[in-house]
Amino acid sequence: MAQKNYTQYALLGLLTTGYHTGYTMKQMIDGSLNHFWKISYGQIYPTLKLLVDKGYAEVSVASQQGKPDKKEYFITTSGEAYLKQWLEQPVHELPIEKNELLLKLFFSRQQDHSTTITQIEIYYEKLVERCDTYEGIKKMILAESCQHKDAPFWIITLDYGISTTQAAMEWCIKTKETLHSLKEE
Amino acid sequence: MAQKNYTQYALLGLLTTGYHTGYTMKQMIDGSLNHFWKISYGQIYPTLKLLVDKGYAEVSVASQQGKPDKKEYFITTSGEAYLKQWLEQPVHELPIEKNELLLKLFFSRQQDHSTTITQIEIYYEKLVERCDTYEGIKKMILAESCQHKDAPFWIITLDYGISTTQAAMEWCIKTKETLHSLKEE
DNA sequence: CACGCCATGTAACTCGTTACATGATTTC
DNA sequence: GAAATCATGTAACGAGTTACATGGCGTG
Repeated sequence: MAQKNYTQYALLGLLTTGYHTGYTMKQMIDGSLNHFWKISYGQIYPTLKLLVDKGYAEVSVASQQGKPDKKEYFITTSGEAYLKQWLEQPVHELPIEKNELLLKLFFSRQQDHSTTITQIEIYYEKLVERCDTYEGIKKMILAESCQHKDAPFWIITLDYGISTTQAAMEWCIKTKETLHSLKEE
Repeated sequence: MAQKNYTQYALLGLLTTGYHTGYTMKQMIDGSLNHFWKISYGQIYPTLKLLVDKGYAEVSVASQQGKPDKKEYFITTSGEAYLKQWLEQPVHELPIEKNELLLKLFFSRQQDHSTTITQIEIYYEKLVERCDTYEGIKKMILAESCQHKDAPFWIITLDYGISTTQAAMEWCIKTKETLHSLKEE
């Protein structure tokens, strides 16, 4: 009953949004899905083969001028049904994010508060960076791809990233204060 | 150079906070670390063995009345150094949470907005549940374990979970509105 | 006597990453 | 001719889950 092999769905989904080769799919993921999904070539190519085996996709080799040959994949009717059925299924479980900072924090009584505070500051900087990246992508989509039929949904997923990242940033600030006051005791 | 095998650090850390058997560690993780770290017996027992092999921990078998024998693990000086060195290292990378809802949303142009809205509502309910759980644990710690020397750090990690979960909840509400207005167009 | 809790452990499996291999073309 | 980009792929490894196996004790 448990739904697994999300990679299949991710790739089928990308086929419906206009990305037809393993290479362009990887680029798309790195550029836009990266905040909630990532994937390596080591997964992409074998999974594409699997999709063809299962009849969810079809391949054709396309030669290009000035570039190496590429394999273009297209979703089949059966693949569309498979994707749709997954899309309609509610998410059963919230993701549990393995968070190295929180794991360290959990055991931080062991060490100087100043070290812990530095850890949080470094984490904060990374959050700022991430937030900037998301906002950059969002602006890019609004400027360049706003007419793309998938664009509103892309924006929505980016907003999720921005909101939760900002919440984490605020937590950093609050926590630094808490640690300072713990120090004084 | 890359830091891996966090399980080792998690278990060493738990040894310093007073959990000395595989079984109690698992219980602790399920009860309190669960929002940012989880682990299975299939990881715990082999890793405990590994820690002993590396000299980071020592074991002794303790017999109990009315309960089966248990193996009690204790951190060694070398283990403490190993843990400390990890605690001091800054986190290099933010976690990337694989989020099934966002993946579905990304491809949701394919389907009725009403189906998508239902998805978000279900997700929202799960967020509420999660938030309640965190707040419950927090209250419990404040009431029962406030004198425990690790308690302030436990609270901090819980606050992270509460903050980011609430941000996600607000996003759900906003996104539902966005989807309603998309429908009208 | 069945169920639940305490307690430890392993084997098979799945998922995903990393490193490697190959090779064409274009641009500097 | 070196580097960057386009393009596809595999093998080895690592992390983690699941299912299974075992067995004692206490409670209803």
